[in-house]
Amino acid sequence: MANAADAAYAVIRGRILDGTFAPGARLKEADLVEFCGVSRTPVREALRRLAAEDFVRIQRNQGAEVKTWSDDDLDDLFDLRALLEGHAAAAAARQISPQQLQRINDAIAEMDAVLASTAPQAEQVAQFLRLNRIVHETVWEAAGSGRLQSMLGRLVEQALIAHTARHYSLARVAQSHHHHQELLDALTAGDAVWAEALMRGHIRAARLTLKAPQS
Amino acid sequence: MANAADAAYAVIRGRILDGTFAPGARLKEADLVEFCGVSRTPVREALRRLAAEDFVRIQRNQGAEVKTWSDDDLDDLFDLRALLEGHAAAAAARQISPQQLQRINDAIAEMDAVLASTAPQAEQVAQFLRLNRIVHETVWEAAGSGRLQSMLGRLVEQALIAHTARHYSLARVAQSHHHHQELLDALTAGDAVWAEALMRGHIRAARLTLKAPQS
DNA sequence: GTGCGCCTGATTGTATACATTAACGCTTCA
DNA sequence: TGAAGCGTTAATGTATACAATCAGGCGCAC
Repeated sequence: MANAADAAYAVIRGRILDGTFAPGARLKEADLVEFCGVSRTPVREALRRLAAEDFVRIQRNQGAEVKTWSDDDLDDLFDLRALLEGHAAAAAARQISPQQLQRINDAIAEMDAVLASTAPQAEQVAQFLRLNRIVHETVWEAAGSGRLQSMLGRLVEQALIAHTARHYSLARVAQSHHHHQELLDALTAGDAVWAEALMRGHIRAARLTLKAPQS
Repeated sequence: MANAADAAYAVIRGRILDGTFAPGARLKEADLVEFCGVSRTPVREALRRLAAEDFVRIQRNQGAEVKTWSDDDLDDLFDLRALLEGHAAAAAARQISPQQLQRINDAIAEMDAVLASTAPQAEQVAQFLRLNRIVHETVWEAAGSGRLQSMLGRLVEQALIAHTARHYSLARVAQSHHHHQELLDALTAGDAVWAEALMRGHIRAARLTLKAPQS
């Protein structure tokens, strides 16, 4: 990351994902110059890139702001995500490698440990989300399509922005955990239809959770 | 398009799509400055945007070149396209408007006329491709997902770049025409399963055509 | 003769100055 | 008092100058 443009991109993106720059917040180039410690040129490049990835919205001569997501947008997003993740799960079931299966298995075992621990709930949830990401990314990887992988990565992160201040209940996490365990069974059995059905349900359940009043 | 950056983007993109800038061709900023009649700043912005859309490939400190597509890349691309276009067709079957149905109907009628005409074959094919685009875009629109629509638009154009010097046989065009006619039946009947199956087949047939030695 | 290293030219990356645009507030007139 | 028009100002859009980097070639040493 010797690049000024890459550095600016990483900084701004990070601040959007962690909620420092909330949805709707105006992103003035001059402010970002100070914030990132580089000149306007790389800042502009970073903003354009973020706009291409749907993280910010740029209007001509009116600057950039963190993109906001309506409920309909999120329905749309999760519909697509369910389709694509389901497709990925089916493809993965057909051709996943033993190493990849093992990685998912390990992640699930770690989830077990995390949920059984006495750590603060926030910490448990954070750990769970990290492991969750590993499970999903391994499935994408096993599906063997770089294009699908990058699309899904973007969709997931867009969903994150919309719910920066998210509170997952332990009940929700436990449900998700069960999905993962069953998914592992389906992948191990090489049952594409089963894996796809499970994954679609898993994603739709996640959408419902984000819709409900947060607990 | 009062913008210099937009103008540069449109020019470069056009030249890539029409084959003037062939896959693999190096795109030097200085050359593009002359070519587009704007300074390096908007040219760079255009290139970054094209890179984000997978039309060009940028390596740090080594400039940009028109992206090349391997056979595997194209298989991957068409797999995804079949999935997404199929999904769009299914959604469209459930909710397409009478106006949209009419538009598809009109396009197909025009195709009939084009294929029955005595115009030069190249002209017939060009007209057919234009109408083909209308049919597909109407289906995407009827599916009601902006995100799906933009994804498909990009996938289609990426496929075009890879086959700039493409020769479609009239036989292939006629096959495609039959697909469209049957798709219209499925959409009119509101049969989502039928529409999806047809569309998936339609896209996979297209992939095979591009793979075969060109006639 | 071959391989390594430096040097040079060309090209991209960055900073900054200037041009342009649009929003906001003021003034003025009805 | 309200609304319309204009000027100011603060932001983005563009051009250009300068810095950093990489590829290729030449020369030297082994």
